[in-house]
Amino acid sequence: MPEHSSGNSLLYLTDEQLRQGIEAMYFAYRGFTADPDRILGTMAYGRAHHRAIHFIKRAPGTTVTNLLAILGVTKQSLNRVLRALIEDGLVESQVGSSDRRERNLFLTEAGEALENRLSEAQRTRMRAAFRDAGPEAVAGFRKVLESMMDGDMKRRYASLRENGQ
Amino acid sequence: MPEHSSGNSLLYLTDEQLRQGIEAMYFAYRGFTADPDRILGTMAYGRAHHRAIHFIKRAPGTTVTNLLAILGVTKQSLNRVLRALIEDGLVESQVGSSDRRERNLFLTEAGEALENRLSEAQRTRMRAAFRDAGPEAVAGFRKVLESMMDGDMKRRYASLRENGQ
DNA sequence: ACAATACGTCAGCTTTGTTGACACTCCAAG
DNA sequence: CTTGGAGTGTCAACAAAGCTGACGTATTGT
Repeated sequence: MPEHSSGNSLLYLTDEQLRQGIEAMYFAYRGFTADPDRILGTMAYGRAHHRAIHFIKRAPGTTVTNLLAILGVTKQSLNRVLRALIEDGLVESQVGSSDRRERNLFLTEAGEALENRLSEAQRTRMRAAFRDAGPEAVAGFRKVLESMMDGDMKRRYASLRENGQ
Repeated sequence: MPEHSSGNSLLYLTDEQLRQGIEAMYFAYRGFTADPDRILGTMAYGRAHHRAIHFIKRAPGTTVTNLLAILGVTKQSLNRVLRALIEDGLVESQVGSSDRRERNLFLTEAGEALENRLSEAQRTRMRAAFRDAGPEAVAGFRKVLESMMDGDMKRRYASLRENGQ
């Protein structure tokens, strides 16, 4: 690789530029989680509950094993969160119809309500950022984020996109 | 939902698009932290140590209070991390010259070595993602991330950029 | 009948965050 | 020169959310 075959086209790959990208990612992620965290802080829930609720809303009827794979945590860790949500009546766990070993997870009305509050806060920030930056910037944003995922997660994300579309 | 007044120009602001942005952010952040986490997992350190090391490298001689403001954690939490790093000889804490209440923090040689290992792993992934996506996408990525930060963090990020450049 | 799968749970450990209380050093203002 | 307050460090106690390992139960498929 010749040092600067086309000058400008490689300038953005200097270590300084990469470091700025790293720090931008760090600070932006904190902004990204700030609003839901504030809401959750007023109740007995945390980020883990938010994630569970999000993906149950996303794929109603999903099984525990599937959720485990998406979230990438242990059964015990997820179970603690899920148990609280079920006890509090935000999530319903139904015995699977075809395979009765499985549990299909759904949000109750109360669960949907909380999900809405949380995701609306997050969407509002995302919407503002997207509007601010414009469509082309958004396309670039998505492109870089997808490249930055691990292989596994890229697959999970892709399968979610198919379902959602 | 037939709300597409001007079609394409607003398409990226539908709830579905926003949700995809949210999920992309979630999965990408996990990729972003995966490599350093793997390295740190082999020692007695975690993400908190990485963050401290990163910002000390970034602004050598920084004070504890300044680090506190950047990281947004409590004194006690940071102190626990810092104490471990100092005891292990990765960070040096020098009494301030002008104000002797302050402690100026520096990386030792061993600290620099670890910082390099960690940030090189992170830069490698970021570099690949940037190269994959291209310069325009990178510009968009940065633009959206900056818009997504909280006011406070945007200021911290901006001041870091000034110093770094 | 038996092995494998899906799920739940108990016990115990780690990291990283939190509050609250307290002490020390030092600078600056009265 | 004393005193108030800022910067720092430390103790204790606790919580959230991750982890491993082990075990039990129900169900399914071979």
